[in-house]
Amino acid sequence: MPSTDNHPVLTPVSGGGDLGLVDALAQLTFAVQGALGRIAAGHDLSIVQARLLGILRDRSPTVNELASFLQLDKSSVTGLVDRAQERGLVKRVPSTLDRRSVQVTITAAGQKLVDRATEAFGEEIMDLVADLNPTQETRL
Amino acid sequence: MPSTDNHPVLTPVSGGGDLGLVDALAQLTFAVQGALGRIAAGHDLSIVQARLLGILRDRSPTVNELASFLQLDKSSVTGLVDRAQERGLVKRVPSTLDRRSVQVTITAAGQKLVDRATEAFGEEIMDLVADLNPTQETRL
DNA sequence: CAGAGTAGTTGGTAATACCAGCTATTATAC
DNA sequence: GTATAATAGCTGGTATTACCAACTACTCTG
Repeated sequence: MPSTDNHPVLTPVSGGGDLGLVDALAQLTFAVQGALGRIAAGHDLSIVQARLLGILRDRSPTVNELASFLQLDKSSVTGLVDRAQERGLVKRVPSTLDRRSVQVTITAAGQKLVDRATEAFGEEIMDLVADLNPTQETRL
Repeated sequence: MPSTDNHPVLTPVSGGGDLGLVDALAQLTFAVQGALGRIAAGHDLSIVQARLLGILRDRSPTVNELASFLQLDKSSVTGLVDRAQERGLVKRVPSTLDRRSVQVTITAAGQKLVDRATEAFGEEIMDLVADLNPTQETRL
C-alpha cells in the first residue's frame, strides 16, 4: 500500500510522440514487477524462479526450451534449475529421445509452492490493477 | 520482432478469480521489461541504470531519495551510482544543507545517453503496445 | 553537550546473467 | 559408414544487482 511512486521516470523531456503513454506503461510494469517481486520474495522465490515454476506447471521443457521461454542464456537456466533442484522444487529427467537433453519437471513441493504464490499474485495484482485503472483505463 | 512468447506463465490452473487477466498483465510486464532491457542494453545500460538516469533528468535527489524512488537499499544505490559515476554519467555533489548527504546529478554525457535511449524506448514500446492492444484493450 | 538518530559507504554474501569453451550425443556429408 | 558439423547441457570466469550488518561522519534531541 505504500510506495507506488508517481514521478515520471523516462519522459519528462520533449521526445517524439505520445511519450506520456510510454512512461505510464513503463511505470505500470515497474509497479507490477515490484509487486511480483515482493510476493515472490514472500514465498522465498525470485521473479525468475516464479516464472520458471509457472512455466513448469503444465510443461516439462528442456533446458533449451526454458532458455527461449525465459529469454535467458542456456547457462543461466542451468544455474536457475540447479538452485531450484537443490531446494527440491524441480527435477531433471533425462530425455529418452535425445540423450543429450534433459526434461525439467516440477516436483510436488514445487507445485504446492507455485500454487500458493499464484494465488497471492492474483489477489495482490488485482488490487494493484484496481488502483491503476483510473490512470490506465483512460489511456487505452 | 521475434520472441513475444504467448504461453501462460502463471495461471494455467484453476485459481481463484479472474486469473487470465493477471497472467496477461504479468506477460505484458515481462514483454515490456524485456524490450526495455534489450534497448537499454543497446545503449550499454541496464534497466536500473536507465531508470536512474531517467529519474535524474529532472531531479538531483540524494542517495536516500533515489533508494526510495527505485525501491532499493541505500547500499545498492551506492553501487549503482558508483558505476554510473565511473562511466561519467552522473556526479556526486555534496549537499550544502546537510553535510552528510550527497546530491546525485546527471552529467551532459548522461543526459545525451538517456535522451537517445528514451527515444528508442518510445518507438519500440509503441510498437509493442500496438501489438498487444487487441489483447489488452479488451481487458481494460 | 551527551546520546539518539540519519546519510552514505564498506564489506560480505548470494542470485542473476553473460560469454567462451568443454563433453557427450546426434545429425549431415561424403 | 565413418568423419565432420551441429546441438544440448554444463563449467568456469566475470560483472551487475541486491541484500544485510557494521561503520563513519554528521545532525538533531533532551
